[in-house]
Amino acid sequence: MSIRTTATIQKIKPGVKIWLSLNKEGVFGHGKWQLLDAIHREGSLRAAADALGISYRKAWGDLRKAERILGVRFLERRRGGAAGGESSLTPEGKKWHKEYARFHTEVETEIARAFSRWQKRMKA
Amino acid sequence: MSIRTTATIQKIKPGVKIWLSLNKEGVFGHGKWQLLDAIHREGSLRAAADALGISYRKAWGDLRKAERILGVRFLERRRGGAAGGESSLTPEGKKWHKEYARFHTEVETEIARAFSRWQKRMKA
DNA sequence: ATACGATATGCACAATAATACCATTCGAGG
DNA sequence: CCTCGAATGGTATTATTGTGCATATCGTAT
Repeated sequence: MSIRTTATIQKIKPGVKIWLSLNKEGVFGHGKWQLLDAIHREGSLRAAADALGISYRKAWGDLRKAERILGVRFLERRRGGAAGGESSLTPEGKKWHKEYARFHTEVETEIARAFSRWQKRMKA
Repeated sequence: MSIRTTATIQKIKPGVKIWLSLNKEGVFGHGKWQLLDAIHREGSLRAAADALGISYRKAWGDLRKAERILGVRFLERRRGGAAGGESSLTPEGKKWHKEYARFHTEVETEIARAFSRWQKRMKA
């Protein structure tokens, strides 16, 4: 194994993409988590979409689809009013937000470990 | 938490996609692993591509790119001859093939564990 | 009553990204 | 010199994904 190769291996990083799916269809991943997170912070789907730099159309559609497929209500929506309306997370929405974050963190941690073992083996 | 929701959670499955990247660019993942695997079995890039149902152009391009970026020679190529030519894995190619498989398996195992913890929490 | 701003929703379209398809050259053994 | 895989460059095609636009609904503060 050349010096060159060993140096390259040091610079390699692991990439990961995880999600949850129902009937082969992805329904909850980092995107949805970010959306719930932003809504919780911002108070509305509109503001959340802006904060994430995505169109309202997409944010709304994504959430709608996930809710439909999972049969879960993530948001408490309120239309009208002085501010036009607002959205907040339902208890279930909060639960998904929290537990998914934990799942994600755990996976990331394990991947980092497995990766460092891989690196060690490759250098050997 | 409704009965309906609990039943849904049972049916959810985790999805994963992992890969290795250098300078933000993905260079080795399941696809490349499959390619090395098929070449090892089939004896040529041509046959490997056919076996995987992808175009020779793509198989060749993918490998070429990975080799270039990583500075690793995965294949021992031989052009010409009665059979037109053939390809086999170099020792390094074999090492990547083997160790990546192990890394991948380890990650899958851990994801399955983290996921089942997630399910347990969600049902609670 | 009216205005305002967010939710709700359909649909056509742009922007990529990914992959297939085609054409040509190289190379060595039969 | 014929064959068939390796080696490459172009270009066409497809798939995915998000955007933009138009339109309607809704409820409160003014």
